[in-house]
Amino acid sequence: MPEKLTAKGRATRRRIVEGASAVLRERGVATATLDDVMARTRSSKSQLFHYFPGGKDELLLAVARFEADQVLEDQQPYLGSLDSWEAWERWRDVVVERYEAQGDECPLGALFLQVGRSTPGARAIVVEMLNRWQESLAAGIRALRAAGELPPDIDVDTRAAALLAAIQGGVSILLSTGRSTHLRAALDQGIADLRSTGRAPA
Amino acid sequence: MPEKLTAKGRATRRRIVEGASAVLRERGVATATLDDVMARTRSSKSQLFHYFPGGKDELLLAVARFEADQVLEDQQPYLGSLDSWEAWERWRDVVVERYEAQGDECPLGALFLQVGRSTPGARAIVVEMLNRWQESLAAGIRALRAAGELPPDIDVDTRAAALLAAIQGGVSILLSTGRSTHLRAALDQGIADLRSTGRAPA
DNA sequence: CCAGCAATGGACCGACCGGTCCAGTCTAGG
DNA sequence: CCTAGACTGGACCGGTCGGTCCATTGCTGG
Repeated sequence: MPEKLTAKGRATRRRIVEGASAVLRERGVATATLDDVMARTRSSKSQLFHYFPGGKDELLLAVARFEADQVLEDQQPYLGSLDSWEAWERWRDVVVERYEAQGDECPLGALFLQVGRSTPGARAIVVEMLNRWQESLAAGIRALRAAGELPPDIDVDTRAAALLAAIQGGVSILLSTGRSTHLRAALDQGIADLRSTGRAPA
Repeated sequence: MPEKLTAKGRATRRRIVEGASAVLRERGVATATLDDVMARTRSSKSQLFHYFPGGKDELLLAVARFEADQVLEDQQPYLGSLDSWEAWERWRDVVVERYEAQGDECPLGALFLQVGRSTPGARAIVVEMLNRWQESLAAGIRALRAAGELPPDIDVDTRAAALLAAIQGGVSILLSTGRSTHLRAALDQGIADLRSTGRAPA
């Protein structure tokens, strides 16, 4: 990486990351090559290695960071204000819609498996994203509790963790089967169980 | 594939599949090579292509089949007789233990991403495994219902689907983070919600 | 016992692809 | 301006690895 990036440099780097992200979606992480990225982003080998001296791995890592942010951004503004049952329902719809649209390609999951445990950074990115995600869910549950919709002694963290797991599972099944049934079931059941806790405390 | 396999042939084929499975766990799907498999199984290139004329893809597919069966077998006999709350608890322990032991390598998931949508068979294997798994869960819920532990009008399929998603999500988070917190939370919360349905029908 | 096919060994190939290198162009700052 | 360093183009390299081929051995059924 050069000492300093000019405006032009930043633009190119960005173009490469976004283009690479698209390529990975289309061709799949396993089969995408640097040449594919070059073609897509109208750049040369030397540019790739200019901005990502660590080579392919570093590029994939940058894409992973980009994708992780995307995942959370796509859920806004709903994920940020889960303070009523209606808000939860709207958020659920957005999540289902997002992943149905994405279809059967999970750039982030595949990316992680590719870059894998080899690099320390890959795992950190995913972990941080999951943490942020779960914290948003926890905040939503706390908001409901504050509104008197949930009992004061509800175990917020376990609930949030279970909900996050349910979503992840629904998504991974969607990726495997192409069907969003399980994602829907997981979200509906998760929210329903939360509601019934409000009516009949555990 | 030859017209007919002799006893020796079957043994060799089996040795290759099991060895390949081990290699994939150790080296990771992305980096494992046919030479690794050869070394591990004390076989030659020609043997690999003799038993798997389709090459690497066909071998990976065979391994995937093998792994899928393994996943369900490892949960027996518990998964097969979920007819009391104690049985569910025991099963939960087995699942957590199995995946904690497996650590952060998911041969099946990685396999699917590698062979991917390219081959029609890969998806079918995963789908079939998920179906069998979910059906076992559904049978367990029905058993509880029959025993009067759950209300007669409970939505068995949605419950089973949500539970399966929760497990899958817990596992995939375990793979990403190395921590089994979410898998535990998902299973505990899932079973707890089922129980509370028994006490306070939805 | 002897065809015929399964089973095995291993040399060899060739494409693919990540990575290197250098030569040339643009640009910001003094 | 002019020069240092960012930026770009693209030829080239070399290892890796899936896949092919043929020669040899072993088994099996008629």
